[in-house]
Amino acid sequence: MRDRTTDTPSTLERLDLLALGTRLKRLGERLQADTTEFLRASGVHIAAGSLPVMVSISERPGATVSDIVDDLGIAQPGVTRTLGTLADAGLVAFTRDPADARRRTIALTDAGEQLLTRAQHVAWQPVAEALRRMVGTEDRALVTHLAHLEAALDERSLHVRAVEARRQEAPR
Amino acid sequence: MRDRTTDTPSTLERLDLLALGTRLKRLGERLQADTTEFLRASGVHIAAGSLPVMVSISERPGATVSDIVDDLGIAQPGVTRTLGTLADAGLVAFTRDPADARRRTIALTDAGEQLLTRAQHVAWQPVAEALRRMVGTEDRALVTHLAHLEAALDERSLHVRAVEARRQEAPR
DNA sequence: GGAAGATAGATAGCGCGTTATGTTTCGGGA
DNA sequence: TCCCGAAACATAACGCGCTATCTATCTTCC
Repeated sequence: MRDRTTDTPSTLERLDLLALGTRLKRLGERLQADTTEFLRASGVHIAAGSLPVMVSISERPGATVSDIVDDLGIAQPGVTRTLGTLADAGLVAFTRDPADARRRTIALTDAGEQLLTRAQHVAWQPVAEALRRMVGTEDRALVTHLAHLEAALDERSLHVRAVEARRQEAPR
Repeated sequence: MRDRTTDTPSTLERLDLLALGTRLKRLGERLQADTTEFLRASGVHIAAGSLPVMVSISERPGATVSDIVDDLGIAQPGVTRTLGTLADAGLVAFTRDPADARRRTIALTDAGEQLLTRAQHVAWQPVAEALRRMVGTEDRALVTHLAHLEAALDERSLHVRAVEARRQEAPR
């Protein structure tokens, strides 16, 4: 699509680590969009971003919204929204927890089960294999790096770390 | 913030490469948000995502929207929107190109120059250093990996690669 | 038992990436 | 010269991450 092979270094490349956030976001965006496209071309009509939610539900019968949030580590409003669109599509259903009216327990509908199964049969393996060929050549180093970064940020945010770095470099 | 250290493997971890898109997006999101927060705490009021655009403009006097798009590799409507908010904030200004009324040439205002300079003085170095400590220990492998991935996707999309992978694995 | 605080979830709205499509203007060929 | 396709940009709308805040319900404790 884009041909950057002959370019002089772009601003993003020159900014290097400072542009890391944007680059990661864009890369993630592309992967999700491509996966969604592949799914659709394979007759599975669901956004790639909804799949983790579906999987999480399917493995936690009787899960609540909070359970999914804890599992996926995604902010609650995001999960609520995804569940809403899945419910609109008839793929999941809620029931009020009789023991606690604040909670909603979530389950895949039959249609949801079927779609998830089809997605797994049709798309899981090829997409994972394609990614493995691009990424995995170097022995899973990328995923390991990401996990390190995530863990480091969980421990102390970049904001805090930057403050520390500044304090050390200019202790006037 | 989140404490996932004691968790059993989350769905995202188990999905592994299939969840790569989401994970990258989330990581990028966090980095951008943290950087914005650090900037604000340092008295520089601008979203981290706007900085690449500002830098690109400052290095290309007389640039048009398309020039920025080509430089950053971001979709044109995104650039247009960012320029709009920067213009609202009085940081950039447009002038119609007299030679071609379709084009708008873009320049930083004095306020924009000042803000960019302050951002560079105040924030660049600490943020880069903090990231380097988290990421760079392993010899820039992460950034190299990302560049590889980006180049590979530029060449053939994940969608196409997944189709290929499927064809090979099930050549019935 | 009733007020106060905690918890589950919903809602509102932003950030920044995307595609699809609409306008205006330019340039090149019949 | 005029028209038609291409180019530059704008607009609309979606995706999916986020924070902040609201409402309803439950729990706790006096």
